[in-house]
Amino acid sequence: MKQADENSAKRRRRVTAQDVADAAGVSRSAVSRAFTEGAYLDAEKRENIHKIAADLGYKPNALAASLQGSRSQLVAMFVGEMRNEYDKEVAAKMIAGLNAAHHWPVVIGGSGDAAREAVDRVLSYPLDALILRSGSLDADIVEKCAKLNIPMISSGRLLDAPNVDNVCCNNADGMIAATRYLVGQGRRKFGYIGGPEGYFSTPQRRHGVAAGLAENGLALVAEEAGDYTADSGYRAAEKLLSSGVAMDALICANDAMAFGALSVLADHDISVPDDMSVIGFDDIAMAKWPAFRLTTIRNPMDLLVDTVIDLLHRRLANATRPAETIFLATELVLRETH
Amino acid sequence: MKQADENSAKRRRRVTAQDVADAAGVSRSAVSRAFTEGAYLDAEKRENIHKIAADLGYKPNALAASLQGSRSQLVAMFVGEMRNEYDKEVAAKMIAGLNAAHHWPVVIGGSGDAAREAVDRVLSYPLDALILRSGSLDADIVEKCAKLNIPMISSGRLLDAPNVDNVCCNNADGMIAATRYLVGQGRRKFGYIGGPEGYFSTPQRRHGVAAGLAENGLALVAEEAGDYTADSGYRAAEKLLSSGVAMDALICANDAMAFGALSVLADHDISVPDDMSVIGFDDIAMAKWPAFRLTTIRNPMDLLVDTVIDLLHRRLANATRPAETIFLATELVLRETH
DNA sequence: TGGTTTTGTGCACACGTGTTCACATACAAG
DNA sequence: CTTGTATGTGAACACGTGTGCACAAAACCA
Repeated sequence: MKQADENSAKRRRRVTAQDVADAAGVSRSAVSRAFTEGAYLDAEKRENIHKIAADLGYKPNALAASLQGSRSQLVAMFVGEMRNEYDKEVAAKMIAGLNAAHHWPVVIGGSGDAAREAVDRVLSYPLDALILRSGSLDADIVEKCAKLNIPMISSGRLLDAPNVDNVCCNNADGMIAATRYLVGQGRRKFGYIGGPEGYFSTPQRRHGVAAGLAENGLALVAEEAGDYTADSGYRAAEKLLSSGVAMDALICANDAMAFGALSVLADHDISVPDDMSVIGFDDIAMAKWPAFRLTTIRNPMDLLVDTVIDLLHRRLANATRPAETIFLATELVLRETH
Repeated sequence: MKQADENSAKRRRRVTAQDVADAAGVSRSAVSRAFTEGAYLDAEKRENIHKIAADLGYKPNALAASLQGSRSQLVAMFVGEMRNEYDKEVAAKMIAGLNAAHHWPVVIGGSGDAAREAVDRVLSYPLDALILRSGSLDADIVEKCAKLNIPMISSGRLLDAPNVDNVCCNNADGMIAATRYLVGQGRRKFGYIGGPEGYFSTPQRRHGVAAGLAENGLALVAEEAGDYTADSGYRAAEKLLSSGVAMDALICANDAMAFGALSVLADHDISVPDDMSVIGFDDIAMAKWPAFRLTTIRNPMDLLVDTVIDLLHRRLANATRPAETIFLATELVLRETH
């Protein structure tokens, strides 16, 4: 009676183990045990409890259980702006991978102060880990996580801090391989559309191209920078062409900008690959679309996800394991623009 | 001393309010009050507690706090497969919108049994709401949520259940408007690439096209179905062309399939829009790329996100408000393929 | 039958927080 | 000095769960 009153007064709270216990005529402990693998409980009674629980719609509150000291299975995942297609694609894959491993990603996006504040707030939850996926965050986040005892895994940018695991594709090597290949094909006059300042990959990819050219006694003949969006690639390519400098190869710091550049070349009736080679970076899903068929450097996303999750598991198994930095090999994917 | 022992033994637990209280020489209540807006506490003491807390890296455990009865601010968000670009784009926008409103989305993807099980597990957390964004889930999820007292908001597909809010773009109206427009431009022989079976939007968009044609005494001359990916659009368009049926307009159930179709037309030297109009649906970011410049029907994503969040807030403010179904108006976006 | 092991279950505590309640202190008013 | 009133603050409870511990009942063995 009093129970019913409370229920209506509280405007329907969540069904609790006590409710199930009352309905089944057992103690709350029995209900808890009924939902705990390998706990002593009469088989028949367990079945009955399960039945009543299903009827009432009872589910153990994972949050209350995590107070007990077990893991919360909650993982924060910071994804930055998610403005370019690569970021969205890898975020989607990461979510799928975490789900499959029964980790539940709390996703945070954005940049600047808003992102900083959002991450700060999410750190209030008892997270098993924080996964940094693209975007740049203040350095003090590392310190905060360390104090809160929340493991960090960074991917896409190397975070030079103790206890932070890193996964990163080998940007420079990929660019070197691509450049070598084009030189081998006879290309000599290289243009480059680089990434935005502040991104971790920007100087690395730029360096790879320069190194690949230097070992053949070459150097870039023209260069512009974009922001990793197709639009910026379009504008950068237009600038390069209007500068009048002759080129026979155009390397782009990512696929999206290469798509933009391809449109400019089509507008100017420059034939690809006859008059000009175009190469991107990442090998996002769109790169193989018939509209592009882009020759590009594969940034191994599936492997990236697997590696991050592997690091996560090993970190959860051993909190004091020394931090690792893992580089992933790239691969030149030859399609129809080289 | 004993405290230190416990710490090392427990392999570094999270800093707790009690730890701060001990360090500051006050009661745990005082620490709690220091972090609660508008609670009685000596200003100087509050400042001191804040300082010590920052030093120790203390953060109130949001999860333990939510046991107290307040909201958890955790929102589950089911996103389906996220295979096509529209789904990724709107998911990214939804995440950003929720973040801005200080709700933290626990994102679940996938399909079939795995998705069902994942959602089931996430329902163990004390969620403020479950947002269904694309994808199809079993009907019993509605019942489970009702029992757990977790509000549901569905977008992209109408869920006919009591207490479930719905937001959906007006698929049929958009297609009717587009078809009318093309007929007005003199097009008469319409082909159609439809969506996959089982998707909520598939029959609606198909119906819109048929209705728009019927009111002009026309009907589709050819038809294929894809799965909303660019690849499937490519294959469908090839089938349509190889069938030999003459067409002067091709309507696609979404943008991605239109991109695939455009490539086929280019391969066959069919000029767009001179020989054939092509129209997509959604107006994803890529539609305006120079490579496509696709005429399409705008699916108002920003408005969708705003509407979902508005419904969420009103639901949280009033759990017994009658469920609403909101239709969003589409808009024909004229670019260069009509 | 009496003793010993096995099996099952309830009580009570711990987890970390917000908040009510009672109480202590200080200070102003009479 | 007494009374009344702000102002702070600590003790205690509630939230929902898992689990150690003690104990009861049953089963087994001699």
